Amino acid sequence: MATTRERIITATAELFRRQGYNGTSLKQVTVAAGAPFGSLYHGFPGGKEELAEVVIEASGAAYRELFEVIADAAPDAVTAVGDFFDGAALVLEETDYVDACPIGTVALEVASTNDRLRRATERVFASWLEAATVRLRAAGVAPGEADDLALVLVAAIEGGFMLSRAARSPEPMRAAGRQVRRLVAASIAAAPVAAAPGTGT
Amino acid sequence: MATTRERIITATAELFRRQGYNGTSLKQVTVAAGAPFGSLYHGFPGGKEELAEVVIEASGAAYRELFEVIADAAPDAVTAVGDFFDGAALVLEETDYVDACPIGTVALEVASTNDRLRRATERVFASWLEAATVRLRAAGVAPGEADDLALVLVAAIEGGFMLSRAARSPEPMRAAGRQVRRLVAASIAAAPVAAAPGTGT
DNA sequence: GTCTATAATTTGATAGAC
DNA sequence: GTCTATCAAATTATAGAC
Repeated sequence: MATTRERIITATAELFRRQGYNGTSLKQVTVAAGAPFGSLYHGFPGGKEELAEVVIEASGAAYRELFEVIADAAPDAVTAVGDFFDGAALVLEETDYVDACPIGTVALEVASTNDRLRRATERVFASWLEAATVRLRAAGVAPGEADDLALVLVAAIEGGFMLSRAARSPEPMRAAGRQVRRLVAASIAAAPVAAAPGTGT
Repeated sequence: MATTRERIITATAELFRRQGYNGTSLKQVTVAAGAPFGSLYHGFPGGKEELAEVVIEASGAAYRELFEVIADAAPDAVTAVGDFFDGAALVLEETDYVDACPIGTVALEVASTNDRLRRATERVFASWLEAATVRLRAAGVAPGEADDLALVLVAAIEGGFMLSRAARSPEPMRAAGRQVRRLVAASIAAAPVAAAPGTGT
């Protein structure tokens, strides 16, 4: 069994994903974590805001790790993109459309209401974008275009989560994946030196 | 001055856009609308949930109308797509990243917690998708591909709002627009009968 | 009918017993 | 140090005065 602090973080991440920041009460958190109420303020003296910041960072790092694992397992960048979207669509179906992006809902909730948490989500997105950009450049995409593609990749995933959860259908996520894959494939094909890793920098 | 009911709906839409469903209290709504507290329950006996459903529907219809206006004003579908994203990016900048999609935040908040409101967001997204699909088909995109493109278009806009608001930068929205425009242009170019409106049905 | 005052519950947060 | 009992404030919702 993990430490109390870790259980609280895990439980909060799960609740944020399902019902967001404002929709999650600290009582729910402690019940879900199997921890007494006081231990929350022992581990997180800053209360809900501090807990949320830690959860955003932890969830962001975990999701980035997942991205890296999928990218490593795929034979090429285009396949990796498809795998990522299809994997997200599958998980959505299997979890009754609950297991989506761990920070998307929170990001929108806090964007104009809590600058500390907004910055935490900004850092997470920047981290994901950087990971995607590195992979795309390694696949032969021109630097400037790799930035663009990474942005539309992450945006389409987040929007795919939104539409798929609202419609309770994996199709939006799958369709977004097909189209983004098409974009990446076109960019790699149009690159000066295609599929030549290491030529970037 | 509009009726009390209309002022309440407008004020709620504005607050939902900024801070979401759970982050908005009914007291805030009545203060913003300049209406006494009791008139809220007079106009919306179902309380917060009923009000939210009405606001989701109204905001969705207004946003769809905006889409139609932009599409009508543009010389062609590819330009319309670019205008829509660029317009959204510009409005974000001008409104300190507050004036984004009126239902995106709410859609994520209620997706797994309130089925009535989830269905309301589902209907709105379906309406937008239909509007986009009709335009894309009229521009010469093959029916099946038009559905895909409409999905990635809406998903990229929603994701663009999320990333741009989190980073307080118009670039994610602009980048998403560039790439979606590229997709639409490619699909129109690849269509059997390009730019022949009315060939559909 | 329009609106003020209040009820019942839940929230984030704390104090103090073990 | 760990946890229970409680606080003050805010929330949705309602009752009843004008």
